[in-house]
Amino acid sequence: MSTIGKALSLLDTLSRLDKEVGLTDIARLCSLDKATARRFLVELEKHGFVEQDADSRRYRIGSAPVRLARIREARYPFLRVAVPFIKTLAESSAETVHLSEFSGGRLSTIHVEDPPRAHRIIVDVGSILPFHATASGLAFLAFCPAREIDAALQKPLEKFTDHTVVDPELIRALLDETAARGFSISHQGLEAGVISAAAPVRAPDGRPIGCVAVAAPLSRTTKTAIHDFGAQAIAAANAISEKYYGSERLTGTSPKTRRRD
Amino acid sequence: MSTIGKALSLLDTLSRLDKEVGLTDIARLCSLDKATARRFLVELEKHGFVEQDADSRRYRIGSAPVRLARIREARYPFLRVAVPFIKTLAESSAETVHLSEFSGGRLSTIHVEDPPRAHRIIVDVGSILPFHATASGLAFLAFCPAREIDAALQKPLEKFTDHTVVDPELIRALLDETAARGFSISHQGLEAGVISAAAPVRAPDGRPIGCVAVAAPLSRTTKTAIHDFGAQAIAAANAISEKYYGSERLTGTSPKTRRRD
DNA sequence: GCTTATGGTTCATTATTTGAACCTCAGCTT
DNA sequence: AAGCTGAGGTTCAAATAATGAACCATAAGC
Repeated sequence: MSTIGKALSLLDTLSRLDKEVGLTDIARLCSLDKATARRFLVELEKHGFVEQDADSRRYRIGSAPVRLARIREARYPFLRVAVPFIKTLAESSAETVHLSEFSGGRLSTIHVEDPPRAHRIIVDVGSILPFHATASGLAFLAFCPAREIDAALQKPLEKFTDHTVVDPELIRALLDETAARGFSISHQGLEAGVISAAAPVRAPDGRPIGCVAVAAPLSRTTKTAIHDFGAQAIAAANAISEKYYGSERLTGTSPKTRRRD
Repeated sequence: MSTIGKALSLLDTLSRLDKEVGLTDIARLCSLDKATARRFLVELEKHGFVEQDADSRRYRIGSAPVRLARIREARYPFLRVAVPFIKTLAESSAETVHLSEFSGGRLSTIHVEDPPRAHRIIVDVGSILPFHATASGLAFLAFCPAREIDAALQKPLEKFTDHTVVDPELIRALLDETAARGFSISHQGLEAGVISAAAPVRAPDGRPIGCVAVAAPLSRTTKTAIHDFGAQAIAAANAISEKYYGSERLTGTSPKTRRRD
Protein backbone atom coordinates (compact mmCIF):
# COMPACT_ATOMS: atom_id res chain seq x y z
CA MET A 1 0.00 0.00 0.00
CA SER A 2 1.20 3.52 -0.70
CA THR A 3 2.34 5.81 2.08
CA ILE A 4 -0.64 8.05 1.46
CA GLY A 5 -2.99 5.11 1.78
CA LYS A 6 -1.41 4.06 5.05
CA ALA A 7 -1.63 7.58 6.46
CA LEU A 8 -5.28 7.89 5.47
CA SER A 9 -5.99 4.50 7.02
CA LEU A 10 -4.41 5.73 10.21
CA LEU A 11 -6.70 8.74 10.08
CA ASP A 12 -9.63 6.43 9.51
CA THR A 13 -8.65 4.20 12.41
CA LEU A 14 -8.26 7.22 14.64
CA SER A 15 -11.72 8.44 13.65
CA ARG A 16 -13.31 5.15 14.65
CA LEU A 17 -12.03 5.18 18.19
CA ASP A 18 -14.32 6.75 20.68
CA LYS A 19 -11.49 8.32 22.62
CA GLU A 20 -8.09 9.87 22.14
CA VAL A 21 -5.20 7.43 21.89
CA GLY A 22 -1.48 7.47 22.48
CA LEU A 23 1.27 6.85 19.96
CA THR A 24 1.86 3.24 20.94
CA ASP A 25 -1.81 2.32 20.72
CA ILE A 26 -2.43 3.90 17.35
CA ALA A 27 0.73 2.29 15.96
CA ARG A 28 -0.44 -1.11 17.19
CA LEU A 29 -3.99 -0.62 15.87
CA CYS A 30 -2.67 0.26 12.43
CA SER A 31 0.07 -2.39 12.46
CA LEU A 32 2.65 0.29 11.90
CA ASP A 33 5.99 0.84 13.50
CA LYS A 34 5.94 3.48 16.22
CA ALA A 35 8.35 5.68 14.29
CA THR A 36 6.26 5.42 11.14
CA ALA A 37 3.04 6.15 12.98
CA ARG A 38 4.66 9.16 14.56
CA ARG A 39 5.84 10.57 11.24
CA PHE A 40 2.34 10.13 9.84
CA LEU A 41 0.79 11.81 12.85
CA VAL A 42 3.20 14.73 12.67
CA GLU A 43 2.50 15.16 8.97
CA LEU A 44 -1.25 14.90 9.47
CA GLU A 45 -1.04 17.36 12.33
CA LYS A 46 0.82 19.91 10.18
CA HIS A 47 -2.19 19.94 7.94
CA GLY A 48 -4.74 20.01 10.74
CA PHE A 49 -6.11 16.49 10.20
CA VAL A 50 -5.06 15.37 13.66
CA GLU A 51 -4.44 17.21 16.89
CA GLN A 52 -2.25 16.23 19.77
CA ASP A 53 -3.46 17.06 23.23
CA ALA A 54 -0.83 19.24 24.84
CA ASP A 55 -1.19 17.58 28.24
CA SER A 56 -1.89 13.94 27.62
CA ARG A 57 0.10 13.74 24.34
CA ARG A 58 -2.73 11.70 22.92
CA TYR A 59 -4.00 12.18 19.40
CA ARG A 60 -7.46 12.97 18.01
CA ILE A 61 -9.07 14.06 14.75
CA GLY A 62 -8.25 17.68 13.95
CA SER A 63 -10.31 20.44 12.48
CA ALA A 64 -9.14 20.38 8.86
CA PRO A 65 -11.88 17.90 7.90
CA VAL A 66 -14.45 20.37 9.26
CA ARG A 67 -13.28 22.96 6.77
CA LEU A 68 -13.25 20.50 3.89
CA ALA A 69 -16.64 19.15 4.86
CA ARG A 70 -18.16 22.60 4.87
CA ILE A 71 -16.81 23.30 1.41
CA ARG A 72 -18.05 19.96 0.18
CA GLU A 73 -21.47 20.51 1.73
CA ALA A 74 -21.69 24.00 0.29
CA ARG A 75 -21.24 22.55 -3.18
CA TYR A 76 -22.77 19.08 -2.78
CA PRO A 77 -25.19 19.58 0.06
CA PHE A 78 -26.08 15.95 0.62
CA LEU A 79 -26.63 16.32 4.36
CA ARG A 80 -28.38 19.67 4.06
CA VAL A 81 -30.78 18.20 1.51
CA ALA A 82 -31.25 14.83 3.18
CA VAL A 83 -31.57 15.67 6.87
CA PRO A 84 -35.10 17.17 6.71
CA PHE A 85 -36.39 13.99 5.06
CA ILE A 86 -34.67 11.86 7.68
CA LYS A 87 -36.22 13.97 10.42
CA THR A 88 -39.70 13.66 8.94
CA LEU A 89 -39.30 9.92 8.61
CA ALA A 90 -38.09 9.59 12.20
CA GLU A 91 -41.21 11.41 13.34
CA SER A 92 -43.68 9.49 11.21
CA SER A 93 -42.14 6.09 11.96
CA ALA A 94 -41.36 6.89 15.60
CA GLU A 95 -38.17 4.84 15.18
CA THR A 96 -34.48 5.63 14.71
CA VAL A 97 -33.73 6.64 11.12
CA HIS A 98 -30.21 6.89 9.80
CA LEU A 99 -28.58 8.05 6.62
CA SER A 100 -25.46 6.44 5.20
CA GLU A 101 -23.11 7.39 2.40
CA PHE A 102 -20.76 5.31 0.33
CA SER A 103 -17.23 6.61 0.59
CA GLY A 104 -13.79 5.06 0.42
CA GLY A 105 -15.23 1.65 -0.42
CA ARG A 106 -17.46 1.54 2.64
CA LEU A 107 -20.87 2.56 3.73
CA SER A 108 -20.74 4.87 6.77
CA THR A 109 -23.45 6.47 8.84
CA ILE A 110 -23.44 10.22 8.32
CA HIS A 111 -26.60 11.23 10.15
CA VAL A 112 -28.96 9.81 12.76
CA GLU A 113 -32.36 11.02 13.93
CA ASP A 114 -33.72 9.53 17.12
CA PRO A 115 -37.45 9.32 17.72
CA PRO A 116 -38.79 10.90 20.92
CA ARG A 117 -39.23 7.68 22.87
CA ALA A 118 -37.11 5.99 25.45
CA HIS A 119 -36.91 2.52 23.97
CA ARG A 120 -35.15 2.99 20.67
CA ILE A 121 -32.21 1.76 18.65
CA ILE A 122 -28.94 3.65 19.05
CA VAL A 123 -26.85 4.22 15.92
CA ASP A 124 -23.62 6.21 16.00
CA VAL A 125 -22.58 8.73 13.40
CA GLY A 126 -19.47 7.40 11.70
CA SER A 127 -20.20 3.71 12.23
CA ILE A 128 -19.48 1.38 9.33
CA LEU A 129 -22.34 -0.67 7.88
CA PRO A 130 -21.18 -4.10 6.64
CA PHE A 131 -22.72 -4.86 3.26
CA HIS A 132 -23.93 -8.35 4.08
CA ALA A 133 -25.23 -7.78 7.60
CA THR A 134 -27.20 -4.53 7.50
CA ALA A 135 -30.34 -3.35 5.75
CA SER A 136 -28.39 -0.39 4.37
CA GLY A 137 -25.62 -2.62 3.05
CA LEU A 138 -28.06 -4.93 1.30
CA ALA A 139 -30.07 -2.06 -0.15
CA PHE A 140 -26.84 -0.52 -1.46
CA LEU A 141 -25.48 -3.72 -2.96
CA ALA A 142 -28.80 -4.73 -4.51
CA PHE A 143 -28.60 -1.77 -6.85
CA CYS A 144 -24.91 -2.08 -7.68
CA PRO A 145 -23.51 -3.63 -10.89
CA ALA A 146 -23.08 -7.42 -10.66
CA ARG A 147 -19.30 -7.29 -10.42
CA GLU A 148 -19.43 -5.13 -7.33
CA ILE A 149 -21.79 -7.61 -5.71
CA ASP A 150 -19.35 -10.40 -6.59
CA ALA A 151 -16.47 -8.45 -5.11
CA ALA A 152 -18.36 -7.77 -1.88
CA LEU A 153 -19.40 -11.39 -1.46
CA GLN A 154 -15.91 -12.71 -2.07
CA LYS A 155 -14.58 -11.04 1.06
CA PRO A 156 -14.89 -12.94 4.36
CA LEU A 157 -18.36 -12.33 5.78
CA GLU A 158 -18.40 -11.89 9.52
CA LYS A 159 -21.16 -13.56 11.53
CA PHE A 160 -22.25 -10.84 13.96
CA THR A 161 -25.25 -12.65 15.46
CA ASP A 162 -26.83 -16.09 15.23
CA HIS A 163 -29.05 -14.62 12.54
CA THR A 164 -26.41 -13.04 10.32
CA VAL A 165 -26.62 -14.50 6.83
CA VAL A 166 -23.12 -15.32 5.62
CA ASP A 167 -23.81 -17.76 2.78
CA PRO A 168 -23.13 -15.82 -0.46
CA GLU A 169 -25.94 -17.65 -2.27
CA LEU A 170 -28.48 -16.81 0.42
CA ILE A 171 -27.32 -13.19 0.34
CA ARG A 172 -27.81 -13.12 -3.43
CA ALA A 173 -31.38 -14.24 -2.86
CA LEU A 174 -31.86 -11.40 -0.38
CA LEU A 175 -30.41 -8.96 -2.91
CA ASP A 176 -32.76 -10.15 -5.65
CA GLU A 177 -35.67 -9.76 -3.27
CA THR A 178 -34.45 -6.28 -2.34
CA ALA A 179 -34.04 -5.22 -5.96
CA ALA A 180 -37.55 -6.43 -6.78
CA ARG A 181 -39.15 -4.83 -3.74
CA GLY A 182 -37.12 -1.60 -3.70
CA PHE A 183 -36.09 -1.92 -0.05
CA SER A 184 -34.12 -4.38 2.05
CA ILE A 185 -34.82 -5.95 5.43
CA SER A 186 -32.17 -6.96 7.90
CA HIS A 187 -33.46 -9.31 10.58
CA GLN A 188 -30.95 -9.13 13.44
CA GLY A 189 -28.11 -9.17 10.93
CA LEU A 190 -25.75 -6.92 12.90
CA GLU A 191 -27.25 -6.91 16.36
CA ALA A 192 -29.70 -9.22 18.08
CA GLY A 193 -33.13 -7.79 18.72
CA VAL A 194 -32.94 -5.20 15.95
CA ILE A 195 -34.80 -5.25 12.65
CA SER A 196 -34.38 -2.64 9.97
CA ALA A 197 -35.48 -1.67 6.49
CA ALA A 198 -33.46 0.41 4.06
CA ALA A 199 -33.70 1.95 0.60
CA PRO A 200 -30.91 3.39 -1.57
CA VAL A 201 -30.48 7.01 -2.54
CA ARG A 202 -29.45 6.82 -6.19
CA ALA A 203 -27.62 9.08 -8.61
CA PRO A 204 -29.31 9.93 -11.92
CA ASP A 205 -27.38 7.09 -13.57
CA GLY A 206 -28.92 4.63 -11.11
CA ARG A 207 -25.80 4.05 -9.06
CA PRO A 208 -26.52 4.16 -5.32
CA ILE A 209 -24.67 6.78 -3.28
CA GLY A 210 -26.08 5.95 0.16
CA CYS A 211 -29.08 4.65 2.04
CA VAL A 212 -31.97 5.66 4.23
CA ALA A 213 -32.67 3.10 6.95
CA VAL A 214 -35.23 2.68 9.72
CA ALA A 215 -34.10 0.59 12.71
CA ALA A 216 -36.56 -0.73 15.28
CA PRO A 217 -36.62 -3.11 18.23
CA LEU A 218 -37.70 -6.50 16.91
CA SER A 219 -40.02 -7.01 19.88
CA ARG A 220 -42.51 -4.35 18.86
CA THR A 221 -42.21 -4.59 15.09
CA THR A 222 -44.71 -6.55 13.02
CA LYS A 223 -44.18 -7.74 9.47
CA THR A 224 -46.67 -5.11 8.31
CA ALA A 225 -44.82 -2.40 10.18
CA ILE A 226 -41.40 -3.24 8.72
CA HIS A 227 -42.84 -3.28 5.21
CA ASP A 228 -44.39 0.07 5.91
CA PHE A 229 -41.01 1.40 7.08
CA GLY A 230 -39.47 0.05 3.89
CA ALA A 231 -42.01 1.85 1.74
CA GLN A 232 -41.41 5.05 3.67
CA ALA A 233 -37.65 4.65 3.31
CA ILE A 234 -38.07 4.32 -0.47
CA ALA A 235 -40.15 7.49 -0.53
CA ALA A 236 -37.61 9.41 1.55
CA ALA A 237 -34.66 8.11 -0.47
CA ASN A 238 -36.28 9.05 -3.75
CA ALA A 239 -37.24 12.47 -2.46
CA ILE A 240 -33.64 13.09 -1.35
CA SER A 241 -32.30 11.94 -4.70
CA GLU A 242 -34.66 14.19 -6.62
CA LYS A 243 -33.95 17.23 -4.53
CA TYR A 244 -30.19 16.62 -4.42
CA TYR A 245 -29.68 16.01 -8.10
CA GLY A 246 -32.46 18.34 -9.18
CA SER A 247 -30.76 21.41 -7.71
CA GLU A 248 -27.27 20.01 -8.06
CA ARG A 249 -27.18 19.47 -11.77
CA LEU A 250 -27.61 23.17 -12.40
CA THR A 251 -23.94 23.62 -11.55
CA GLY A 252 -22.92 20.18 -12.81
CA THR A 253 -21.09 19.51 -16.03
CA SER A 254 -22.97 17.19 -18.34
CA PRO A 255 -26.13 15.63 -16.96
CA LYS A 256 -27.09 13.79 -20.13
CA THR A 257 -24.22 11.46 -20.80
CA ARG A 258 -24.65 8.10 -19.19
CA ARG A 259 -21.79 6.02 -17.87
CA ARG A 260 -21.38 2.46 -19.00
CA ASP A 261 -21.27 -0.04 -16.18
CA MET B 1 8.32 17.50 1.87
CA SER B 2 6.93 14.10 2.64
CA THR B 3 4.62 12.30 0.27
CA ILE B 4 1.80 12.61 2.76
CA GLY B 5 2.35 16.34 3.03
CA LYS B 6 2.28 16.71 -0.73
CA ALA B 7 -0.92 14.72 -1.01
CA LEU B 8 -2.60 16.74 1.71
CA SER B 9 -1.45 19.95 0.05
CA LEU B 10 -3.05 18.73 -3.15
CA LEU B 11 -6.25 18.13 -1.22
CA ASP B 12 -5.98 21.61 0.23
CA THR B 13 -5.39 23.15 -3.18
CA LEU B 14 -8.35 21.27 -4.57
CA SER B 15 -10.53 22.53 -1.74
CA ARG B 16 -9.67 26.14 -2.49
CA LEU B 17 -10.77 26.03 -6.11
CA ASP B 18 -14.33 27.00 -6.66
CA LYS B 19 -14.84 24.44 -9.39
CA GLU B 20 -13.81 20.94 -10.33
CA VAL B 21 -10.49 20.64 -12.13
CA GLY B 22 -8.81 18.23 -14.48
CA LEU B 23 -5.65 16.24 -13.91
CA THR B 24 -3.37 18.58 -15.85
CA ASP B 25 -4.60 21.66 -14.00
CA ILE B 26 -4.32 20.22 -10.53
CA ALA B 27 -0.83 18.90 -11.31
CA ARG B 28 0.23 22.35 -12.51
CA LEU B 29 -1.34 24.11 -9.50
CA CYS B 30 0.52 21.82 -7.11
CA SER B 31 3.76 21.83 -9.11
CA LEU B 32 3.60 18.08 -9.36
CA ASP B 33 4.20 15.75 -12.24
CA LYS B 34 1.02 14.56 -13.89
CA ALA B 35 1.78 10.96 -13.00
CA THR B 36 2.43 11.87 -9.39
CA ALA B 37 -0.71 13.98 -9.13
CA ARG B 38 -2.69 11.14 -10.58
CA ARG B 39 -1.34 8.60 -8.11
CA PHE B 40 -2.20 10.97 -5.28
CA LEU B 41 -5.70 11.51 -6.61
CA VAL B 42 -6.29 7.78 -7.03
CA GLU B 43 -5.10 7.15 -3.50
CA LEU B 44 -7.18 9.98 -2.08
CA GLU B 45 -10.17 8.74 -4.05
CA LYS B 46 -9.80 5.22 -2.62
CA HIS B 47 -10.33 6.74 0.79
CA GLY B 48 -13.14 9.04 -0.26
CA PHE B 49 -11.24 12.31 0.09
CA VAL B 50 -11.65 13.16 -3.56
CA GLU B 51 -14.19 12.16 -6.17
CA GLN B 52 -13.79 12.01 -9.89
CA ASP B 53 -16.75 13.03 -11.99
CA ALA B 54 -17.63 10.08 -14.16
CA ASP B 55 -18.41 12.23 -17.20
CA SER B 56 -16.00 15.13 -17.13
CA ARG B 57 -13.16 13.18 -15.45
CA ARG B 58 -12.57 16.21 -13.28
CA TYR B 59 -11.82 15.96 -9.59
CA ARG B 60 -13.52 17.42 -6.52
CA ILE B 61 -13.47 17.03 -2.74
CA GLY B 62 -15.07 13.75 -1.69
CA SER B 63 -17.31 12.86 1.18
CA ALA B 64 -14.81 11.33 3.61
CA PRO B 65 -14.16 14.71 5.25
CA VAL B 66 -17.89 14.99 5.95
CA ARG B 67 -17.76 11.82 8.00
CA LEU B 68 -14.63 12.91 9.86
CA ALA B 69 -16.04 16.36 10.46
CA ARG B 70 -19.19 14.95 11.98
CA ILE B 71 -17.19 12.76 14.33
CA ARG B 72 -14.98 15.67 15.27
CA GLU B 73 -17.96 17.93 15.82
CA ALA B 74 -19.75 15.29 17.86
CA ARG B 75 -16.79 15.15 20.23
CA TYR B 76 -15.46 18.72 19.96
CA PRO B 77 -18.54 20.63 18.94
CA PHE B 78 -16.87 23.93 18.17
CA LEU B 79 -19.29 24.86 15.42
CA ARG B 80 -22.32 23.60 17.28
CA VAL B 81 -21.35 25.63 20.32
CA ALA B 82 -20.20 28.72 18.46
CA VAL B 83 -22.79 29.19 15.74
CA PRO B 84 -25.62 30.42 18.00
CA PHE B 85 -23.37 33.17 19.38
CA ILE B 86 -22.30 34.15 15.86
CA LYS B 87 -25.96 34.31 14.82
CA THR B 88 -26.88 36.51 17.78
CA LEU B 89 -23.99 38.83 17.08
CA ALA B 90 -24.93 39.10 13.38
CA GLU B 91 -28.41 40.13 14.44
CA SER B 92 -27.39 42.64 17.07
CA SER B 93 -24.64 44.20 14.96
CA ALA B 94 -26.59 43.97 11.69
CA GLU B 95 -23.28 43.20 9.98
CA THR B 96 -21.58 40.09 8.63
CA VAL B 97 -20.03 38.03 11.42
CA HIS B 98 -17.63 35.19 10.76
CA LEU B 99 -15.92 32.56 12.81
CA SER B 100 -12.44 31.29 12.04
CA GLU B 101 -10.39 28.41 13.36
CA PHE B 102 -6.66 27.84 13.45
CA SER B 103 -5.76 24.62 11.69
CA GLY B 104 -2.78 23.39 9.72
CA GLY B 105 -0.84 26.56 10.47
CA ARG B 106 -3.51 28.84 9.04
CA LEU B 107 -6.59 30.66 10.11
CA SER B 108 -9.60 29.63 8.00
CA THR B 109 -13.18 30.80 8.00
CA ILE B 110 -15.45 28.01 9.20
CA HIS B 111 -18.76 29.80 9.52
CA VAL B 112 -20.40 32.98 8.28
CA GLU B 113 -23.65 34.66 9.29
CA ASP B 114 -25.01 37.36 7.03
CA PRO B 115 -27.19 40.12 8.41
CA PRO B 116 -30.57 40.62 6.76
CA ARG B 117 -29.64 43.67 4.71
CA ALA B 118 -28.65 44.07 1.10
CA HIS B 119 -25.45 46.04 1.54
CA ARG B 120 -23.15 43.77 3.47
CA ILE B 121 -19.71 42.22 3.38
CA ILE B 122 -19.41 38.81 1.77
CA VAL B 123 -17.08 36.28 3.39
CA ASP B 124 -16.71 32.73 2.07
CA VAL B 125 -16.52 29.64 4.24
CA GLY B 126 -13.09 28.11 3.76
CA SER B 127 -11.28 31.35 2.93
CA ILE B 128 -7.86 31.86 4.50
CA LEU B 129 -7.30 34.89 6.72
CA PRO B 130 -3.74 36.28 6.45
CA PHE B 131 -2.37 37.03 9.90
CA HIS B 132 -1.09 40.51 9.12
CA ALA B 133 -3.96 41.79 7.00
CA THR B 134 -7.15 40.77 8.75
CA ALA B 135 -8.75 41.61 12.07
CA SER B 136 -9.01 37.89 12.84
CA GLY B 137 -5.34 37.32 12.03
CA LEU B 138 -4.23 40.19 14.26
CA ALA B 139 -6.52 39.14 17.10
CA PHE B 140 -5.14 35.62 16.85
CA LEU B 141 -1.48 36.64 16.74
CA ALA B 142 -1.83 39.19 19.50
CA PHE B 143 -2.53 36.41 21.98
CA CYS B 144 0.11 33.99 20.71
CA PRO B 145 3.52 33.42 22.34
CA ALA B 146 6.19 35.87 21.11
CA ARG B 147 8.03 33.33 19.01
CA GLU B 148 4.94 32.59 16.95
CA ILE B 149 4.51 36.29 16.32
CA ASP B 150 8.14 36.45 15.21
CA ALA B 151 7.65 33.49 12.89
CA ALA B 152 4.55 35.02 11.33
CA LEU B 153 6.20 38.37 10.76
CA GLN B 154 9.29 36.86 9.19
CA LYS B 155 7.33 35.52 6.26
CA PRO B 156 6.78 37.83 3.26
CA LEU B 157 3.76 40.03 4.01
CA GLU B 158 1.54 40.62 1.02
CA LYS B 159 0.15 44.12 0.42
CA PHE B 160 -3.49 43.47 -0.47
CA THR B 161 -4.65 47.10 -0.55
CA ASP B 162 -3.09 50.55 -0.26
CA HIS B 163 -3.92 50.34 3.44
CA THR B 164 -2.42 46.95 4.24
CA VAL B 165 0.20 47.32 6.95
CA VAL B 166 3.26 45.29 5.97
CA ASP B 167 5.95 46.82 8.17
CA PRO B 168 6.65 44.25 10.93
CA GLU B 169 7.25 46.97 13.51
CA LEU B 170 3.96 48.71 12.76
CA ILE B 171 2.21 45.35 12.97
CA ARG B 172 3.78 44.74 16.36
CA ALA B 173 2.33 48.05 17.50
CA LEU B 174 -1.10 46.93 16.28
CA LEU B 175 -0.67 43.64 18.13
CA ASP B 176 0.23 45.42 21.38
CA GLU B 177 -2.81 47.62 20.98
CA THR B 178 -4.95 44.55 20.31
CA ALA B 179 -3.62 42.69 23.32
CA ALA B 180 -4.30 45.68 25.55
CA ARG B 181 -7.79 46.32 24.19
CA GLY B 182 -8.86 42.69 23.76
CA PHE B 183 -9.94 43.09 20.14
CA SER B 184 -8.27 43.99 16.87
CA ILE B 185 -9.30 46.37 14.11
CA SER B 186 -8.42 45.90 10.46
CA HIS B 187 -8.91 49.04 8.43
CA GLN B 188 -9.11 47.91 4.78
CA GLY B 189 -6.27 45.48 5.40
CA LEU B 190 -7.47 42.78 3.03
CA GLU B 191 -10.05 44.56 0.92
CA ALA B 192 -10.70 48.23 0.28
CA GLY B 193 -13.84 49.66 1.82
CA VAL B 194 -14.07 47.03 4.56
CA ILE B 195 -13.39 47.54 8.24
CA SER B 196 -13.57 44.78 10.80
CA ALA B 197 -13.07 44.02 14.44
CA ALA B 198 -12.15 40.63 15.87
CA ALA B 199 -11.57 38.89 19.19
CA PRO B 200 -9.91 35.52 19.84
CA VAL B 201 -11.62 32.43 21.20
CA ARG B 202 -9.10 31.04 23.66
CA ALA B 203 -8.41 27.66 25.20
CA PRO B 204 -8.21 27.41 29.00
CA ASP B 205 -4.42 27.74 28.78
CA GLY B 206 -4.85 31.08 27.01
CA ARG B 207 -3.79 29.90 23.57
CA PRO B 208 -6.17 31.18 20.86
CA ILE B 209 -7.95 28.57 18.76
CA GLY B 210 -9.90 30.88 16.45
CA CYS B 211 -11.60 34.24 16.17
CA VAL B 212 -14.95 35.95 16.05
CA ALA B 213 -14.98 38.87 13.61
CA VAL B 214 -17.48 41.52 12.55
CA ALA B 215 -16.97 42.93 9.04
CA ALA B 216 -18.72 46.10 7.90
CA PRO B 217 -18.63 48.53 4.97
CA LEU B 218 -16.29 51.35 5.92
CA SER B 219 -18.69 53.94 4.54
CA ARG B 220 -21.32 53.47 7.22
CA THR B 221 -19.09 52.55 10.16
CA THR B 222 -18.07 55.13 12.75
CA LYS B 223 -15.22 54.78 15.18
CA THR B 224 -17.74 54.31 17.96
CA ALA B 225 -19.50 51.58 16.02
CA ILE B 226 -16.34 49.58 15.32
CA HIS B 227 -15.33 49.75 18.97
CA ASP B 228 -18.79 48.56 19.88
CA PHE B 229 -18.43 45.65 17.43
CA GLY B 230 -15.09 44.85 19.02
CA ALA B 231 -16.59 44.76 22.49
CA GLN B 232 -19.39 42.52 21.25
CA ALA B 233 -16.89 40.23 19.52
CA ILE B 234 -15.00 39.86 22.81
CA ALA B 235 -18.21 38.98 24.60
CA ALA B 236 -19.17 36.41 21.96
CA ALA B 237 -15.68 34.90 21.85
CA ASN B 238 -15.53 34.56 25.63
CA ALA B 239 -19.00 33.06 25.74
CA ILE B 240 -18.01 30.50 23.10
CA SER B 241 -14.83 29.64 24.95
CA GLU B 242 -16.65 29.18 28.23
CA LYS B 243 -19.37 27.02 26.77
CA TYR B 244 -16.97 24.99 24.62
CA TYR B 245 -14.43 24.23 27.30
CA GLY B 246 -16.96 24.16 30.09
CA SER B 247 -18.74 21.14 28.68
CA GLU B 248 -15.68 19.80 26.94
CA ARG B 249 -13.40 19.38 29.86
CA LEU B 250 -15.77 16.88 31.43
CA THR B 251 -14.50 14.32 28.94
CA GLY B 252 -11.04 15.85 28.69
CA THR B 253 -7.91 14.46 30.29
CA SER B 254 -6.22 16.86 32.67
CA PRO B 255 -7.58 20.37 32.81
CA LYS B 256 -5.23 21.60 35.49
CA THR B 257 -1.78 21.17 34.03
CA ARG B 258 -0.58 24.19 32.17
CA ARG B 259 1.65 23.97 29.15
CA ARG B 260 4.89 25.89 29.11
CA ASP B 261 5.21 28.29 26.21
C1' DG C 1 -6.54 13.71 -41.61
C1' DC C 2 -3.46 16.46 -39.22
C1' DT C 3 -2.58 19.13 -34.86
C1' DT C 4 -3.03 19.85 -30.18
C1' DA C 5 -5.20 19.45 -26.38
C1' DT C 6 -6.71 16.21 -22.72
C1' DG C 7 -6.47 11.97 -19.29
C1' DG C 8 -3.90 8.20 -18.30
C1' DT C 9 0.27 4.62 -18.09
C1' DT C 10 5.08 2.69 -17.96
C1' DC C 11 9.46 1.55 -15.83
C1' DA C 12 14.32 2.58 -14.90
C1' DT C 13 16.15 5.93 -11.79
C1' DT C 14 16.09 8.18 -7.50
C1' DA C 15 14.78 9.70 -3.18
C1' DT C 16 11.92 8.62 0.56
C1' DT C 17 10.15 5.57 3.81
C1' DT C 18 11.05 2.15 7.08
C1' DG C 19 11.98 -0.05 11.68
C1' DA C 20 15.23 -2.15 15.10
C1' DA C 21 17.55 -0.18 18.41
C1' DC C 22 18.06 3.62 20.91
C1' DC C 23 17.18 7.66 24.25
C1' DT C 24 14.50 10.14 27.86
C1' DC C 25 11.24 10.72 31.14
C1' DA C 26 7.48 9.65 34.52
C1' DG C 27 5.34 6.64 37.45
C1' DC C 28 5.50 2.40 40.00
C1' DT C 29 7.76 -1.44 42.85
C1' DT C 30 10.85 -3.18 45.86
C1' DA D 1 16.64 5.49 46.51
C1' DA D 2 17.62 2.23 43.18
C1' DG D 3 15.61 -0.35 39.77
C1' DC D 4 11.93 -1.46 36.69
C1' DT D 5 8.42 -0.63 33.26
C1' DG D 6 6.22 1.42 29.61
C1' DA D 7 5.20 5.66 27.72
C1' DG D 8 6.60 9.14 23.86
C1' DG D 9 10.00 10.23 20.84
C1' DT D 10 14.52 9.84 17.73
C1' DT D 11 18.29 7.86 14.73
C1' DC D 12 20.34 6.07 10.49
C1' DA D 13 21.59 2.19 7.38
C1' DA D 14 18.76 -0.80 4.61
C1' DA D 15 14.70 -1.55 1.99
C1' DT D 16 11.14 0.12 -0.49
C1' DA D 17 8.21 3.17 -2.60
C1' DA D 18 7.92 7.60 -5.17
C1' DT D 19 9.22 9.87 -9.25
C1' DG D 20 8.91 11.80 -14.05
C1' DA D 21 10.32 11.70 -19.01
C1' DA D 22 8.43 9.51 -22.51
C1' DC D 23 4.81 7.11 -23.83
C1' DC D 24 -0.28 5.75 -25.48
C1' DA D 25 -5.29 6.71 -26.33
C1' DT D 26 -8.82 9.64 -27.25
C1' DA D 27 -11.39 13.78 -28.43
C1' DA D 28 -11.91 18.43 -30.33
C1' DG D 29 -10.64 21.92 -33.61
C1' DC D 30 -9.12 23.15 -37.99
